[in-house]
Amino acid sequence: MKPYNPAEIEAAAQSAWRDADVYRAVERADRRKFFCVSMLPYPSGKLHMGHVRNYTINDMMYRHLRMNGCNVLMPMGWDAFGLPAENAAMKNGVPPAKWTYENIAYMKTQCQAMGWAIDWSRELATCDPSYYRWNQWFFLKMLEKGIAYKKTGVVNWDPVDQTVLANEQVIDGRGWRSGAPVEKREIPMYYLRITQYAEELLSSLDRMPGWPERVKTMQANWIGKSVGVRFAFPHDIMGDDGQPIGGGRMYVFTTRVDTIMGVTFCAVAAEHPLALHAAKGNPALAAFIDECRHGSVIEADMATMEKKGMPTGLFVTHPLTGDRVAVWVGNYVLIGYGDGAVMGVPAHDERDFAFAKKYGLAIRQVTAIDGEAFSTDAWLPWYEDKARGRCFASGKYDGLPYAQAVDAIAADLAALDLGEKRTTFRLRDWGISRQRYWGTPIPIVHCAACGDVPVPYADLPVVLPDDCVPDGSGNPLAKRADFVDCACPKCGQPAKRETDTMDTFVDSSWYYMRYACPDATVDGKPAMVDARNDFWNPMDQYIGGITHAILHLLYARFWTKVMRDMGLVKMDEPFTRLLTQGMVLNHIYFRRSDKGGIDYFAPDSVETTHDASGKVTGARSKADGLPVEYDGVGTMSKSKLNGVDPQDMVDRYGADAARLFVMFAAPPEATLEWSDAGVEGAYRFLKRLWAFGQARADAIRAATGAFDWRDAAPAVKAARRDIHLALKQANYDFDRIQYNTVVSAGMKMLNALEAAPAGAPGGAAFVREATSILIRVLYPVVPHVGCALWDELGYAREFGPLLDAPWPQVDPLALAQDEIELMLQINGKLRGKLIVPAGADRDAIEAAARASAEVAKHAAGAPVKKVVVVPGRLVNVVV
RNA sequence: GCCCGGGUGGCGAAAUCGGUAGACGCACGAGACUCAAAAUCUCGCGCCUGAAAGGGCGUGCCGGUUCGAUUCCGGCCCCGGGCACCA
Repeated sequence: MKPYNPAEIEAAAQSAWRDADVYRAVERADRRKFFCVSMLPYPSGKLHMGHVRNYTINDMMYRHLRMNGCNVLMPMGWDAFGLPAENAAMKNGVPPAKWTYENIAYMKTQCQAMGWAIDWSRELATCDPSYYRWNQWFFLKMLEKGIAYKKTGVVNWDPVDQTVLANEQVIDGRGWRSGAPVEKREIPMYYLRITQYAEELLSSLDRMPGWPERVKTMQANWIGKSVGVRFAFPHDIMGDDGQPIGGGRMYVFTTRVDTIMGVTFCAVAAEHPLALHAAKGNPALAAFIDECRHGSVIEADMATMEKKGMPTGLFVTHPLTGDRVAVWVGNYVLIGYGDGAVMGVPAHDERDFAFAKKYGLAIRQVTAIDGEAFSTDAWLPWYEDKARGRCFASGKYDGLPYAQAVDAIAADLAALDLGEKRTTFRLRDWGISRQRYWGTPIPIVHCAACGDVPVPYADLPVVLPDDCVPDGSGNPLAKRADFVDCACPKCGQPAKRETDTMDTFVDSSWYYMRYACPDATVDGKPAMVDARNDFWNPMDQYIGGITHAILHLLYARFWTKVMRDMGLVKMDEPFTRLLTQGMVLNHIYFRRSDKGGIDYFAPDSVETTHDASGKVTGARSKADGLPVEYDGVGTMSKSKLNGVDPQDMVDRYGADAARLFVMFAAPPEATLEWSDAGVEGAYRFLKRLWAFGQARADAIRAATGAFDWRDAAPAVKAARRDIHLALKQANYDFDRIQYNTVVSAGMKMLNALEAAPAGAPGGAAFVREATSILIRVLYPVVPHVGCALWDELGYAREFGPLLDAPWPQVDPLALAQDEIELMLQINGKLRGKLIVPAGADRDAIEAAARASAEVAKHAAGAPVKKVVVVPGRLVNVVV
């Protein structure tokens, strides 16, 4: 008997698939198309467990649907631009291009070794000019349409390294390499007008039943539609030009205009014109504004930092009462959001309440609820309850509920020409400029005479030099005269090329369209997409991390709609069904560097000590023996160095065992905490499966021909029932993409098969049928061993190659039973079981229950008040 | 801080419409085979109590609805994800 040898089995299966090119998909009308894609991986160097999980889910779906008659396409590509390549360059002195392409080559061999059903003819890398030229092309189209535009934006600036930092490069307000306090800096950037699509991006969510509710909720909250009132506080503060600043109006937006009578101050952002004006004669204020302009641009930091303010000494006029209202500068007011100014109503806004208490500002109650007492001593949640509150101490608005108060006050403000109702969105336009080398060059030329000039379409792509090595001090492109110096496309005079590159979310916004037509042409000329895109997209199933629930998915949806509006695609939405797989977590170890940065350590590079319950109590580096800190579990990520290399597992146990374990350990949507235990178990199961197949091979090959199952021995019937029940469960679980229980269904089948009486009447036919079902159910998880057994046991002669073999059918006769077992409860507690004929009606079941020994014992003669009968399940006797 | 999830034995998990809690596996324990080990196979395995039969408790915590709650409702605690320049 041949032992289970995954290396041999897998290599043979993979070379057979490759030689016959079995995963190449073509557009064909005779089968239902199914386009399933996993979010494209970043080529960080090696596959990690998240990839293995993602692509194995995808692969199971592919193989299951293909056997069910679908024309399935599963492509692959590389999200090849981005920061890690620059970081690697700084560390190793290797150009990002070289590093990236070497990583891709290695990871591709890993993908092939995993046995995934990828159509490699469609492979793409986003750092390839043949791909990113279309980012540039579409950017110029958007510029023409006004979707792309230029304005200033705020970035993290490292004053020592003289470079812009990504948010993740800012640690505790300091640059990760220099340790210098980070400053905010305003620079010109290109933006995409996603806010123009906010309404559609929101309303379409209701027509996307294939998306998880939680993702739709997150996106809806992110878009953040709110209906409120934008109105002005008039003032006569004059600017240096002798004109009233802002036309004599300070605009604010509020969703709580019903509380307008409670305004006791206003707060503006540090960059607001009134703040800047007031600072001119006020050094203390100027210092405070300067302080506000330092520090983090990260929203979470903004939300958790101490709320601080300083009076400007300026006053505006309350539009309804005519009162003088003091204007403060608040560090929590953002210039980029709304008008950069807010009204302060301490009595009915928790943040304003805290602010007023801190600075001794007036708190004026203007809504009330019967039976609730208001006090300025402490905040109570009902103060901002707009559902129950009624206007109070608000003159003519007294007694009005929220909606009516808003209408009345908005009308009065409109009559004064000082305001109007307005719908606003939390969503901000998408800034795509990055002051970095390794990305798509923004195709703009800066000319002293002509200004910003788009690169002519005929000159695309603007090719990124592939030999730069970033050193952490600004964008290396800016130092490359051969890149920067060029002729103005308009006037021909010497000009400078834009050195900013695009956000990598641009790359990932449409790559799945390029899969459909990797060599797209229209009218014989290269094109971004062609008609084949309309064949494969919208995508039937998208699979990726919950991490991308908001940004990537929202940007891709937006991008699709812009392409639609330019007539490039027909779809409204790109992703019909979405599966957000859970993260793969692993332990995190780190050490603070002497500069204040953080160095991470891979879990296999440290030794840990545990307490009795298994909790980590300490860790030290294997390399230097010095302690490192433990930071609990977190997502596997390249920056934290806590990814697990699947290669070790493949080398030891084979790809099938690795796949089986990852699918079995948790349902696809749940998080999966990595542990080395369990892979061994998966391997053991495959050895058992293999050994079973070897032991029964001759009998199975011989047992051809039909068998009338009515003639089977009772034990064979029972075993056959187990198999078909497990098949039914597996079918259900395939459809709802709960693959962990598909695996357990396969395990149940093998258990039933091993225990079955093969020698009894019908036994041989049963083993042949059941084994064929088992192999087909497990094949999507473990295709290599599946194919090997299928061929060896002779099933290919009956059903054809396993790749396209028919999916097994549940036989209803196999499930039928003469008698069924019901749970017997007394007062809701399980007390026994009841065997009744399968066709027994409620009365018969109730009678059997009343007559049971358990009722006699536990009811002890007490009268039966009620009997609840749930057919097929249980009977509950209430006494 | 705000938004979204999750919490079930020693561990990963299952339970399809409110109806047997813990399927399937890991770890562990006992046994078989073996000179021995590995591998493999068999049995046991939520907690407490009991010789056993049985009884009690048990799905993060507190409360509610129901004949019956892991499942529905209210409140709380803890953990994870996102927060716009990681991808």
